[in-house]
Amino acid sequence: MAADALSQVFSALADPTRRDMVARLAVGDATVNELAAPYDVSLQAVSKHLKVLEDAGLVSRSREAQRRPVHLEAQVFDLMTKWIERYRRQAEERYRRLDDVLAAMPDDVPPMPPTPEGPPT
Amino acid sequence: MAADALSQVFSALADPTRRDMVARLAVGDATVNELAAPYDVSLQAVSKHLKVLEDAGLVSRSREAQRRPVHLEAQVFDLMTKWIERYRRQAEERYRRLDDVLAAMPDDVPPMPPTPEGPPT
DNA sequence: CTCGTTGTCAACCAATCGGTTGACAACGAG
DNA sequence: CTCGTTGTCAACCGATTGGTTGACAACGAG
Repeated sequence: MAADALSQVFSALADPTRRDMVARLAVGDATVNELAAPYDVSLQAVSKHLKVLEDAGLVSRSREAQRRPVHLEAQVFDLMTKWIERYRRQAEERYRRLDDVLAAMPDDVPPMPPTPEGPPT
Repeated sequence: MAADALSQVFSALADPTRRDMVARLAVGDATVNELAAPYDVSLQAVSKHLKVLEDAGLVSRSREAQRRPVHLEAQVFDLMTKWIERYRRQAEERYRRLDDVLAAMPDDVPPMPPTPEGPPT
């Protein structure tokens, strides 16, 4: 159904309401009704949001009588953090290397200055 | 048009192709055609993906003759990292506190142990 | 057993998304 | 100026998304 895990996680968190629920759940577990309270939508809509979060592995639900307490699974965050950190670091590394190159550049080799100057014919 | 910045960033990265492009751009700037090469989709589709990344602030495009080099803007990652770290830490903190509570719990008060273990009577 | 509470499932709807094709703008080369 | 290269814009299409309402399952209380 859904693509890779990372896509599901990012996609789940792309919705402000769902991020808000995660924020709420970071404080402590909650029932569906408790989670729905702050929002002006139907309970069913909230249930759907929770399903998205659950499919992404961000949340788990247990049974407790007719209540379904929702619990935040924080480990999944690591997946994202790892991905982000990888490319952030890579980009920064590249940036640092570019600085070195520029510093080592002899001043008689300006091949393509990106400055939009009009070369005098 | 789009909601908050965070939603745009998460949403942009929810697509595997776009994450792949970010990975490619972490290595160095690239033109639209270069970015499109690995994928079996039209150039227009890639152009759209880039627009999404650009609107999210993950990428910037300059002009260089008729070419449009694409550049990764890694700072935006901080936005996500900050959000994630906040709630991860909060959830972990809560978890640690729960451990304390459990540790301090006198053994004659086991109201609802969340451990799914079969207590040997 | 019946009733109220809590929550999910199913069907439907408008909007958005990722893809397509076709037209065309911007620019350098000939 | 004309042509090829590079890329965007616009219109369209099918699938997905976030929302709705209605039905109903699961459970405790009376």
